[in-house]
Amino acid sequence: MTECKQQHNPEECTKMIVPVRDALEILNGKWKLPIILSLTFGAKRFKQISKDINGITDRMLSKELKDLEVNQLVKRTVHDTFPPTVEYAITEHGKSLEKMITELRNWGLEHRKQIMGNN
Amino acid sequence: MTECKQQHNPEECTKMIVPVRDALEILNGKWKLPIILSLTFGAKRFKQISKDINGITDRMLSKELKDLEVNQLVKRTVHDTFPPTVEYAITEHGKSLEKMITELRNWGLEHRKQIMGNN
DNA sequence: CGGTATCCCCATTGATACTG
DNA sequence: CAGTATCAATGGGGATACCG
Repeated sequence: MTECKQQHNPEECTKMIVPVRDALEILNGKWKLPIILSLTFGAKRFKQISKDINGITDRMLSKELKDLEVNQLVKRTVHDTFPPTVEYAITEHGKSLEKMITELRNWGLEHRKQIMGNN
Repeated sequence: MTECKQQHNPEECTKMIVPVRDALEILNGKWKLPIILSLTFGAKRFKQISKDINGITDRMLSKELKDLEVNQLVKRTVHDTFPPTVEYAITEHGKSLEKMITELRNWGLEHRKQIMGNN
């Protein structure tokens, strides 16, 4: 933070924000977190994930899984059975999310305390 | 994480997600991060923040500052001068964001490396 | 089973103008 | 200076139907 002197160079600061944005975008939207959580308990098939997450439509599940796959957080594997089955699993890179999510969660819990306390 | 057995009790998991959501929501939107960043360099007046942040409208700045104030991350102070001046400053609680933002930033930087590497 | 294609709604944001 | 009011646009997400 200290190396970013916004008062003199706002452009520098914009650059500092970009990776933060990247991280936030990964978890953005209504369904990313539930999907990641569902998969932390092991690889699952499309329908299984769908059943785990209350209210998600096939459309959104498909879209979000694709997004996570593009970001190499989830691996999609097609098994050569009949009928074909597809399995989704968290990648090693995806597991690195856990620490960040824990940090967010801890801050969120502290924030609740703060808000509840002062009113 | 380990205490949340989604396969048996999806409701438990929803609860685990809530504080994470709270944290994400705080930084959500296009302008929260730039505003917070602008104020980390000291208290500023409305127009000063507005000038720091390229493209923000008065409407959005006003709205986002209110939001941050409600969440006790920013303190609004009206000085009894003429014409009245208003100063915004990060609160102690607001300063606790810095650690979380750093974590997000670090993950984001690692993520870039990962994505750039494997393709 | 594992998805797509279409259509629609509404919440967030932007643009612009105005005010105590 | 420090905002508010009003209206328009954009896009994320929902509902439903269909497909290989």
